[in-house]
Amino acid sequence: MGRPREFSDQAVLDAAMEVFWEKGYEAATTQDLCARTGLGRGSLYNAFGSKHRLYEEAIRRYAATRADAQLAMLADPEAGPVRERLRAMMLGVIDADLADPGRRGCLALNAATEQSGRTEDVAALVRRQFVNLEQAICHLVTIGQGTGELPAGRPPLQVARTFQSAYYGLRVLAKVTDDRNTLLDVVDGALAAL
Amino acid sequence: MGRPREFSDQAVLDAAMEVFWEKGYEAATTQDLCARTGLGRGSLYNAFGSKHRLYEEAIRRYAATRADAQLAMLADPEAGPVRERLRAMMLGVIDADLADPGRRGCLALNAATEQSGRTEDVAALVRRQFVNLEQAICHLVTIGQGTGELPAGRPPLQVARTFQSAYYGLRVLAKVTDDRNTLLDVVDGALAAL
DNA sequence: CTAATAGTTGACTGATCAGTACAAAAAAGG
DNA sequence: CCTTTTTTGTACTGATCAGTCAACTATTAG
Repeated sequence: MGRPREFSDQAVLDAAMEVFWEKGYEAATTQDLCARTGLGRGSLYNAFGSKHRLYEEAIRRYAATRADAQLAMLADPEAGPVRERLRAMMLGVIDADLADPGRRGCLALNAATEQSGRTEDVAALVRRQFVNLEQAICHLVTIGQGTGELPAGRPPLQVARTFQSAYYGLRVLAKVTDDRNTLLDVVDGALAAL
Repeated sequence: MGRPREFSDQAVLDAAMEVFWEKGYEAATTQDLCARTGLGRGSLYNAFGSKHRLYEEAIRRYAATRADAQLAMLADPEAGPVRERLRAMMLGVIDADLADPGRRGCLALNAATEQSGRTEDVAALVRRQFVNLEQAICHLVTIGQGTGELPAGRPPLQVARTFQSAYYGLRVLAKVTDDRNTLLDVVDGALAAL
């Protein structure tokens, strides 16, 4: 009982996620968060406790929306042969990253690399997302090797981890370059290495 | 003429570089920079103009010291066959990153991914370092293909860009994981893809 | 020597920071 | 209606932020 909340937690987290995504943890101010979420300071702090706790929740929200959608695409057989699914993942982020003038990239990757705000809790949240993607790619590699679409013999987990690294490296490169050909070379090279 | 400076620009930039490396741009305060460099606020601002200009100079200093030393190792034939040089680069950063409790990683990569402070000037400085490494790797791949150490036929620049991406991805993973085996898989996979 | 130039120092600025205090408001139970 | 509980809005906190300023110091030119 008591007075009911006037906001949806999900909607507020979506808004907070956008702020942290655009500015990073340290540069995002509580003022930004209040303005974007539409909540007053009292409500924000009553609901989430601190800027850092809200950051953690925003990262969780990112995992539950953006990251999980990516995993779903990878797992969807209708998205084509495994090689095409992996290619689509990379081509998709090239389009998304180059189209964004703010070059926000991937929130999980940003949270991993930003020195400020990377507590062990945040690192664990990011690590979980990284492992999820690794496992999804590993599953695809295993399938591909089983159907003969991919050459067998190499350890699927090693192949997956290498592909995943190239994927994150691609997103790092996309932070500072506009040259699509550079990024497409990474796609072609990573696919050739499967 | 006039009163001579009491400090060495290089030593001050080395100190400032450490601060930005440990904390990132936004979280580094002018107080931190004064304390670490030993300069008063007046001297710092007289010499470098602003926190952001000092950041740019620190990134340049990073390129001139750390990054260039890495390029020199890659270019040194005494460091072994090209495959061993590329392996040494990756194994070296695994050791360095895992040994650092603050997980500073690579300053250029941090500057690329941090949303705050990434002006076009900073992006250009980082991009230059990225291209330098790309070219160094590409040169090695070309040599390796020429001597028969590496299989020929694939475009050296594409191979280099893919390896470089895996390298940056490796450093991203090292920000949040302690598991050396995960990182070693990336090394083995990236070398197998050459 | 004096004048001119440049570097140093530390106090100071107004703005902004994350977080708190508290009273008004909105609901449910009785 | 009245008490209890929770949320809300806002004013407020002390701290800290990047950057400035003027007085002072060290040096060279003449």
